[in-house]
Amino acid sequence: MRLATWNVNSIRIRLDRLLRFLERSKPDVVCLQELKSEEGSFPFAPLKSAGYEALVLGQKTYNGVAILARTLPEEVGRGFEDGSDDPQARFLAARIGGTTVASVYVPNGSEVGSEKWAYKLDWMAGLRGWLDRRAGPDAPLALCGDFNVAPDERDVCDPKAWASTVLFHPEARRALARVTEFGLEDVFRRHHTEAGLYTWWDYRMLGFPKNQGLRIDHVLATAPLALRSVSATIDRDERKGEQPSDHAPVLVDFSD
DNA sequence: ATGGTTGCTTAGCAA
Repeated sequence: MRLATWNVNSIRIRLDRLLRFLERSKPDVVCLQELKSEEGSFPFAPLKSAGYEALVLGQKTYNGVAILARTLPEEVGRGFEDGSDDPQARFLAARIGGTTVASVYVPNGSEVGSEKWAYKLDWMAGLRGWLDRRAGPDAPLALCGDFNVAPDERDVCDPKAWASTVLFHPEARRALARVTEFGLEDVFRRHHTEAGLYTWWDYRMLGFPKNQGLRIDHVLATAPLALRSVSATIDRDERKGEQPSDHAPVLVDFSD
């Protein structure tokens, strides 16, 4: 199984790029984030023509997540269903062949100390709560998406400068650690240990040309699934050319 | 130092 995750930063403006990506990389399952679209304006038809069915949790203007697969995934989670009644479309889980796959869009958090920052930390605690209630570390499961947190120094172009921001603040890193301590492995790090491999570069300040990026998009898998991973890559080329998303896709191949 | 860019929606917000 080839799994991909990609923050497309608007599904409608990125549709041609997404279709070309699907044709080039031929993933079996794709988790998308930041659709910025309601389900009613989601491009089901062109994706179906490309060979993909879609499960969508949409939202007007902001957020929105989806899971694409060759046959319609069986939905097993839409939000955390923990009574918090999150109005933001950030979490969708599905069963695909005996594996649970979730498309995850962790809040950015804006500024450390802000209301959005508190929401980010609460949301990540909610994600751990969902895992505790609805999943188990011994069943095959992958959380895939934009976690808006870089795990360690290798994942940040300038760790000292970024440690005061929402993407690499110690509290955000601890919140991510609490999620992974459920029993999840950062699959990319099973295959690459070096520093300087990023998935996101700011549109501003020539972030990509200077490779001033962060690795904030992740595939976090339970042991039985992580053990089956044979390779992981960042499709850096997808950040190049006309109208790229600010995120590159992450691809993981699993043995069957 | 609060710059710079992109997308959605139309002046301002979110990232």
